[in-house]
Amino acid sequence: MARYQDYPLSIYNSYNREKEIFTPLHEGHVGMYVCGPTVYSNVHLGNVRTFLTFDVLYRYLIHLGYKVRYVRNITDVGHLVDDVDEGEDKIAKKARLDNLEPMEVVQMYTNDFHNTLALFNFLSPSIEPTATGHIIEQIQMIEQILNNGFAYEVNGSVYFDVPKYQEAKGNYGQLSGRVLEDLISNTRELDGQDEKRSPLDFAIWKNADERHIMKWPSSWGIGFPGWHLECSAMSTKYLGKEFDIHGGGMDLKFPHHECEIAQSVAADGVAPVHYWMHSNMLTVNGQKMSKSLGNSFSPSELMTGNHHLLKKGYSPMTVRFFMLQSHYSSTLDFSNDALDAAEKGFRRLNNARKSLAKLSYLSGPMDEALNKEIQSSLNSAYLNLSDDLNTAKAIANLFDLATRINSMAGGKLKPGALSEGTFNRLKQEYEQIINDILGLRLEESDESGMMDGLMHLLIDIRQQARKNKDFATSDQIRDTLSALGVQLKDGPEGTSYSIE
RNA sequence: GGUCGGAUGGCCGAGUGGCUAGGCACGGGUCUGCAAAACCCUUUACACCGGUUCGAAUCCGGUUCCGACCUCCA
Repeated sequence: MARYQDYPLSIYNSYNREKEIFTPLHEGHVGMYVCGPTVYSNVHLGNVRTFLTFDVLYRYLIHLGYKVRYVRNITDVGHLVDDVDEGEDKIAKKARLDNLEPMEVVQMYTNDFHNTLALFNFLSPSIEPTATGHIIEQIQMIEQILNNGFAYEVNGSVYFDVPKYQEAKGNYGQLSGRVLEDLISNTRELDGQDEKRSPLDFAIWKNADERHIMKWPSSWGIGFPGWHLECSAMSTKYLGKEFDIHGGGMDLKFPHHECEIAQSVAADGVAPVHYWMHSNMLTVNGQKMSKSLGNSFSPSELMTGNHHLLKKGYSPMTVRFFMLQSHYSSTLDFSNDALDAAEKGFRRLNNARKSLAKLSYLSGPMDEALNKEIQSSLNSAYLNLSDDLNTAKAIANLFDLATRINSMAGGKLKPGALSEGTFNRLKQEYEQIINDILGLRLEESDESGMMDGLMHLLIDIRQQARKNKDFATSDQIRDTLSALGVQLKDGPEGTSYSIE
């Protein structure tokens, strides 16, 4: 029996605004699409948070026993800097400024994106399609939409006819909670919109002038596809007309995801996504982290602490842990105090985890209550993860277990107080939850080999000194190591060490 | 302006009607040659005003403040 039957997953579906039991289209299989980055600049920590949410979801789905196809695109068509016809495309602009080929820009920032995700221990998606690699699919989709009468061509551009779509299907605005009349009355007056029949219409193919670098031939002339279209085309290609989960940042809900739904319905007649998931924003002093506000950190600034808003640097795993301590649907505020607290908490969790790995079972007098408590904490961790991916609550369960593990490591509790089955389950699942599901790997640089030998030598010398009551020597060893970032811990079983 | 969401203790952050969230910090204790780590105990809450209810942080109404989206944005 697969784990997903023991711990059925529920997901808050943004489309209905309700938490629902997750039932995939095809038993045992999950198709999941997440909107990836536009590769015209370095990713920042806010971007990382969104991808983290879906990395953990992906890991958890796999752990539950699903076979998952995870598609996350790379947007490498530039799209416009603003919504004006004359607007330059973002990648072309960057290329011009840096005197590069557009594809050099794309490659550079795609590499940066991959490096960053690797740093934070993200799993690779099953398929990572690029928009430029799927121009044909996008053109085909535009043709379908045109054939079905939900788009019109003007001067080599094709626009999606929102009012007409609304009349026929009536669901535009459902996802984002917009009302068409409100949208119309609030539309800003922008230049170059005279081609559109309604200000709500959006381009699915855009005519390109000579200045445009990234452009392709089509039956409507030379141009490039609209931004919203690539996700519809690529999700359809790899996951089908209907698929299970679509994720992305909250800020993509409107217009991007709303338009995706409209395009798919207009082309194929069915709503594409069964469960919409939106990850909330990372904030700094209460404001969304974004490049334009100048309050974003790059991963390297974060690690070195080399940023005016940071007091010191933090490791990627510390940040990952920090983010997982909140729920993905809440905004999370980024501050030095919060990071400091997370760093210490994470160290505590890791210490417990390492202690547990070293413990072995010795039968002894059973403690039924404790045995039950451990089982129930492990069950809770899974139930919380299955409850709309509540990593915050699952981590609280892990800390409860950390207290018991530490008691065992300190000799206050004996492993024999647990049944052998419980002990083995704890040992296996504790590490699984932290490492496989939450993706929190140990970061110690070098705790083996020569380093370990040297440490044991020092510990032995210090032990000898302590025996001789030569505390000057023993303290010198401990304090010098401490200054180097190595912590000695005297316990009943002898001295151990950990590296900060 | 429109739409949506938020306001929890010193800090971060879960929690949707009654049952200790958790982490960090603070205080006390145990252990230790001293420390650190660990363990035990302990303190500080639900923006404001009304209402519903036997009972509300949680539901309803109002007020204030904050944010997101409405234009590219994870």
